[in-house]
Amino acid sequence: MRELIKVFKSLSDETRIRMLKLLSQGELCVCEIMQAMEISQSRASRNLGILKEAGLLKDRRDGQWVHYSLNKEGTAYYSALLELLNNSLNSDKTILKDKENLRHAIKPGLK
Amino acid sequence: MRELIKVFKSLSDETRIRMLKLLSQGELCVCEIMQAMEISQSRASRNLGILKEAGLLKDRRDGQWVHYSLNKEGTAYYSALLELLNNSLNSDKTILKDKENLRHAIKPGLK
DNA sequence: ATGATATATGCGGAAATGCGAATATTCAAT
DNA sequence: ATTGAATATTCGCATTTCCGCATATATCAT
Repeated sequence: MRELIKVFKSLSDETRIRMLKLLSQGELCVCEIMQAMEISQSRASRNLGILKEAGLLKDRRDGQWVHYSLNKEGTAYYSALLELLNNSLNSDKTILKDKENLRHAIKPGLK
Repeated sequence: MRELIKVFKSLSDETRIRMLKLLSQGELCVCEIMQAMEISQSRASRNLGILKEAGLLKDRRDGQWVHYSLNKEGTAYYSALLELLNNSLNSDKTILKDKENLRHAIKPGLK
């Protein structure tokens, strides 16, 4: 029960829903997310951590960067929830703006 | 987005998850729920109201009683969430106790 | 009208949540 | 070792959430 509630709590916040919608496109690093969403670095990092802790995201360190992506191997209900999100908010103004912003986000220099 | 978040918020609480699991059996009045869950009347009423406000429950007044039941005609994701819940927590100790308690709950006198 | 039962709501306090600002950590490059 | 960039964490504060208690509302029976 604890686990399930933690997942729902993690989904109960606009910042984190926007993050999941951005990440449905694919893996992103923290700096891309904060640019796309126009939020502070600490806010981005903190909320990504909450989603990871809930099991919805996984991270991958690559040098100085940490890339987050949807965790598709979570237990049963994770995939149901991610699919539900996939079918939601696709014409939401904020979500669309975030995605548009992402296209202009400056990616850190190539390795 | 507001709506979706309200739904997730309503699911982010143990009291309310237990209520939904009880109501998966069928319609119940407030007094049965508070007995089964061994919680106060105000706590029962308030949390049922939150679930109703989120669109997950509907209510039906029958004399002095108000019967709550799952709202199966909610928009798209409601049914997905209710089904997800149906497949979860079925061996949770608290949930089982609630259901067992319900069998001994005193139902209000017949009309 | 009065009383009894079922439910809803207002209020105050304790705990949890979310944020920005500042600081700490981690890694790469020199 | 030192610097700089990306990310994480700590702290203090404002807001929200949840509860119990008390009170209000609604309905039924007399």
